[in-house]
Amino acid sequence: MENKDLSFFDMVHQVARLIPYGRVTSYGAIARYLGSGKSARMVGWAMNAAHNIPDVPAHRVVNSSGLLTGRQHFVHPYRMQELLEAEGIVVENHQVKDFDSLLWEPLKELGL
DNA sequence: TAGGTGACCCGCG
DNA sequence: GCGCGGGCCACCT
Repeated sequence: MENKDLSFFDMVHQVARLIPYGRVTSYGAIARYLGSGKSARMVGWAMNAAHNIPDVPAHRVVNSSGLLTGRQHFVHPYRMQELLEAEGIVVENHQVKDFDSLLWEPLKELGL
């Protein structure tokens, strides 16, 4: 991903599209992959813009604790959980179960 | 043009 | 061990 021409949130969208089916990632993981580990906030902000892009699975992006923090930004707050459960992901109390096992880190999967 | 915002993360008390 | 506060940087008004 050396698309430096693209804006930050455009790169976030591309990384989000690479998330495999039935897996999830965290804002911090994406932020670190982009080189701005401490700028995880912008990743979430970029996800807000992802609403306009159906290819971006924003429901597969959660915080470091596996909590569905961004569910309130979906069309319906419970839509995020439904989408995750539809992929076989177990969600309890707005939190992803076995988050450690389902976590997909771009840095590890795509390579350092 | 300049300031504020934001779906977070980490460190310190 | 838990809770609060600061930092971070692109985009919007």
